[in-house]
Amino acid sequence: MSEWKRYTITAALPYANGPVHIGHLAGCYLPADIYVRYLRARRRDVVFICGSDEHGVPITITARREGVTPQQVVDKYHRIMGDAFAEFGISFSIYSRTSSQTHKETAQGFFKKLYDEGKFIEQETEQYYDEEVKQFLADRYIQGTCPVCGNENAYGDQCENCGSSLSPTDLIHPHSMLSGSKPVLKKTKNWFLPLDKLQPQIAGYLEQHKDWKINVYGQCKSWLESGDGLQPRSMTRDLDWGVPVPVPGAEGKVLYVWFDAPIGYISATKDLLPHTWETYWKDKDTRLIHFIGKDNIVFHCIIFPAMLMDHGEFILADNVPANEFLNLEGQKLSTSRNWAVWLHEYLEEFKDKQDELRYVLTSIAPETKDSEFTWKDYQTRVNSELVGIFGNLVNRVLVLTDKYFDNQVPEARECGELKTFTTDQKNKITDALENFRFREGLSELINLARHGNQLLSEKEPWKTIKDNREYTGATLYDCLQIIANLAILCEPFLPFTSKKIFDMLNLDPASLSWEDAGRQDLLKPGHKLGQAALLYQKIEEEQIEKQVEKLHSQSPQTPKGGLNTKTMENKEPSSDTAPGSALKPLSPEIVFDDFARIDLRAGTILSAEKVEKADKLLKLTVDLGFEVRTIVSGIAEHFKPEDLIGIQVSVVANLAPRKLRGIESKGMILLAEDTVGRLHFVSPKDLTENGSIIK
RNA sequence: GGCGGGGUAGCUCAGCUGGUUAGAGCGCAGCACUCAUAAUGCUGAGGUCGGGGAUUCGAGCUCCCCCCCCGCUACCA
Repeated sequence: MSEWKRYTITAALPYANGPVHIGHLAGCYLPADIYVRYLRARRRDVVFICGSDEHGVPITITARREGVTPQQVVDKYHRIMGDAFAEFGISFSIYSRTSSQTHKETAQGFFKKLYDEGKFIEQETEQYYDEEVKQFLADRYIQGTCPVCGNENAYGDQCENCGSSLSPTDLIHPHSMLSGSKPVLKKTKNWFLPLDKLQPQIAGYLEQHKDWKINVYGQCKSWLESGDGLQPRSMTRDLDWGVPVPVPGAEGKVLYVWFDAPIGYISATKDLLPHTWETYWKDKDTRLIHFIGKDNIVFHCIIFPAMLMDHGEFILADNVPANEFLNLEGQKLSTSRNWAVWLHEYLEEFKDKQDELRYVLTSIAPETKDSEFTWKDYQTRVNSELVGIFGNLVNRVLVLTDKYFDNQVPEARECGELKTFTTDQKNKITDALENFRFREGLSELINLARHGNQLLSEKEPWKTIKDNREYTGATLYDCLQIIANLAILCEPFLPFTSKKIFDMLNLDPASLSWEDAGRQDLLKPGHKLGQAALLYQKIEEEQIEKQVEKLHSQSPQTPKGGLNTKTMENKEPSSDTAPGSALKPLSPEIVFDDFARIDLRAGTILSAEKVEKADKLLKLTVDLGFEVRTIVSGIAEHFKPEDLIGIQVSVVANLAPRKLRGIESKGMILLAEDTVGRLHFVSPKDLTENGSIIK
């Protein structure tokens, strides 16, 4: 358990495209902080690394939308996130950022070494280039006419009308979605990490870590064994925001954000320890642990280790205790729908209640499965556990001691039974923390406080003081020792509380370590105690009602069937990126004749049924007046089939037929997609004769 | 559809390699106490462990089938 000489603990680099919410805290930063604080309490050598992840396409989109530079975007969120972490007591050794100079050098050096050793597969392809904005275009940023079905708004990777997989060069009349101009083909090189070749090594690595959490291990297995196994992955991108690729012929290219982000852990360590950072990353006696959310498992358990293996000098993670996701009031957290409790807002509205949130989030942390945060539960846990059991014990003992013993620790002998109990609790908490079971550890902490309350009701010092001062003193002595133990043992979970208790006991936190917990002589007889104060206030009904109201009023209504939103930001541009991040830029101008080619008709849905073996498809029959057609539409996640019957819709009637899962679809139904991803039929306002021309 | 994770008391969750009466906290009911932020302590009621089948002397825990939730992936607007 303790053969490790030092620890390098990382917490996922939060993406600097928005603030941090309770899901991030519960899933990653809190468990990491608790673990680190515990290690420090045991006087272990530990660095705790984090920072903002500031590259990638979504940040450039945010910047463009807000009319500022990407650097301004990341500066803003880097500050907001860093401040929120600091105020919550997340005790990073350093909170760095990937736009730093150190990071640039480190990431480039890393890439360069792999490059020099021929570890990459170099592939030259012809890619479209936008001469107006002077950059290569990701496939998704090119639109044009689909060669298969004639849809004029097909994307460079795929036609969303007919479903054909495309490459940008297949498109007829391609145009850039950034400027609208006609892109030109230019040769470009990209460098791929051959994960397929590294697969045996990665599998071997995984085999050595069967002790990982079941959700983590299973997820990795699934990646390795499903389909064709791992595929080569490009580690560079044609983009102007990121770390420039440091090799000849790579002008205008940056490192793939998932290549540079984990290296951010290393560069941050360099910033922290310019001379000794290497021991924390290269010495076999260093234990590397990544705290992350479940969306990051593949990057931390497969891709990053693969990069490190290939590089050769670095140690690999010994554990990756990833958590599942936290839900809020019955729904998934969603940045785009503003369904979240933001840390910087909580801090303003619940002044000095950091430990309250830390407590609640730790006790419901999604360690083995998704879990649920509700404000009602927050209130209950704070009021009954923190106020009622923990805070109350401390208060009543200190008040009694002050009243009966002039605020001095009474004379008494050590109680063997209590010592055993306290030591047991300490061991249980220690064992839980060593194994990343933070909820359990916290619950055992409360049990220790509970024991103090039991002791008081059993021995009733307020009665015994009348005729047995010595016995009363012994009782309070025991309770005071429990409180001193609580001060030590609660520090990883509730650092602000711990400090307050130490103050009240007039003890120096630095003089005691984890090893001292369990002792029954932490406070010596005659020791003068400090000023007692309440540790926590009750949470009133109105406070949580206000929060629930705020949540609902600031978030758009959830559509029927739920939304397919991502809980955390998706850093790759793709069709299913969290909806609502932006309205799409306007497509290039067309002439009237282009429009006139489209024959739109009114039609009524006669029947609707789910398509077998497809989650999103509905098979519809639509009456167009002159004929009844079958149309397959990808809207199954938004509407129930029975709700559609009888609705009049607008149909693209002259679209080339297309087979979808074996069913011939003749036409397309028009829908408007709003900024949160909901679909709305575009229909004639009043019922119209089927087949009517729409123009 | 494929893969991974999960479905245990009203609620939130524990349950190790299968073994006697399935656990905790909250909530609920009753009792005790009054030092304490009307806080605390004790006692109790509450579960066909998603459904069905199989293996076993014995299964919440193993195997097969099905249903539901989460994630990835596929199909796809």
